[in-house]
Amino acid sequence: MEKQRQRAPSARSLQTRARILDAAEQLFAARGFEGASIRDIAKAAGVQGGLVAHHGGSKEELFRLVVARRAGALSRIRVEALEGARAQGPLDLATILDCFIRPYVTLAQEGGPHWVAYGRLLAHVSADPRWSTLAAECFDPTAQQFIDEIVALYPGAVPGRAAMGQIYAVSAMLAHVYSAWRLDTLSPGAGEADTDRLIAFATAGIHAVMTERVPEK
Amino acid sequence: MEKQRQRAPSARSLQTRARILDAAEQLFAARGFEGASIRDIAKAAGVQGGLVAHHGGSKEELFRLVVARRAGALSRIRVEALEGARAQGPLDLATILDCFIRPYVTLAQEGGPHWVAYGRLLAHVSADPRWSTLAAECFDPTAQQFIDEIVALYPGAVPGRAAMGQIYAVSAMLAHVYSAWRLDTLSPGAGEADTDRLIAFATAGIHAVMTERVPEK
DNA sequence: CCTTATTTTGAACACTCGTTCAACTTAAGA
DNA sequence: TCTTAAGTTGAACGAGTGTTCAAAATAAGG
Repeated sequence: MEKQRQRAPSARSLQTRARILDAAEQLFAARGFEGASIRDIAKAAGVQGGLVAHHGGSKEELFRLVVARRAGALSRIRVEALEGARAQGPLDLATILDCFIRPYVTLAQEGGPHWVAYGRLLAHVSADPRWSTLAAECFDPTAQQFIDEIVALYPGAVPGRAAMGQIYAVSAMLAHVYSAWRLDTLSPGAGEADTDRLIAFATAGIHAVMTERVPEK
Repeated sequence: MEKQRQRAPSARSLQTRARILDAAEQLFAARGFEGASIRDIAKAAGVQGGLVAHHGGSKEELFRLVVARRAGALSRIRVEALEGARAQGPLDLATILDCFIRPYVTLAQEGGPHWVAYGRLLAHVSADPRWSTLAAECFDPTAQQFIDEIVALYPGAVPGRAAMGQIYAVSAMLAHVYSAWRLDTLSPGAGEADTDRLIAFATAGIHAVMTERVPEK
């Protein structure tokens, strides 16, 4: 039995709440779940410690809130891109993956530092089995939709391989966004990694996975 | 000025040290750096808390020790595989990537739970910028060797792209090992992800990245 | 067998952690 | 305008943190 709200939240309250979630996102991304303390988050948001609990609940609820906040927006953009592409003609693999990958990478490059931090946060989520159900709730429905599109392109193939390819592609996409520093180390002077090449990588890789013959017994 | 050892360590001491590193590896992998406490590690290793400091130094030194421990062995196997393949004839891309990817995946599947935990640990390392120098020290020399081999296969291509492809392939490899649970969710009933398909994915992806033409301005 | 470097214990240190809560301030709704 | 729900403060709580260290147990080297 949840307690009902009797009044609308004030503008200031919403602003404070957003500041807290932003600070939590940044610190969770940089230091992981246990590495970021409630006090550090509160200080970064410019509020008192108790307020974080008031707006975010327990630390774990706060983390889930932060992850879920941008997941909805991201899914929406991806699905809209897919529907827009479908309206322009039959979908091929490169187009499907473009609709999945480009929206996030573009946000990370041009939508401000929030979205880069969000990518690092998702890397923490992926690395920790503790967040498996959270990741599934936030991303599996949309991922499944794209997987179904891929499966439809390869009628004879084993369907499970599309899911494999999807997982590989997502991990490559996250690496693309948050490990620019690694590129500098491994290949000094190389320009910024660019989105087209990432999509080309994922497209060719998934195509190979979908069409590879099962080796004779 | 390091203090010199004056006596060989006893067999029991070496065994204890190994137990501590194993326990640390398992707990760091499962809960991340700050999520795993020294006391939990000590308890899992069956020793007193102070001993962990004695064998592992500070918590951060212990973490670096755990990561570095298997990195050397892994690099050695990979380089040996590469040299063995080179002895049998000219290298193609699939063979190079096979030498890089298969050794670890095989260890994870057949070398006991240590190596799966190690993969999860590496996922934490990759997700956290704090460990960037550690990752570079442990893995960049070998990675560079493989990148050079790939570059040699594509004389006309931009060299930096091989580093990009390498990063994508490594992230896909780690995802392959530690996110079996995701596969079950996205594609129920699918068999275990298998190594050949992962290598096919990486090979096709990197080939695409190396050969893609730069789009006209 | 001794000597003594090394390993191991167990407890303590100073500190930070997440959470809770009474009191105070702000502003929504009638 | 006035009532009172919602927002915010600041401090406190107990539990757990990494680290340190004197003392005891162990075993390597002479």
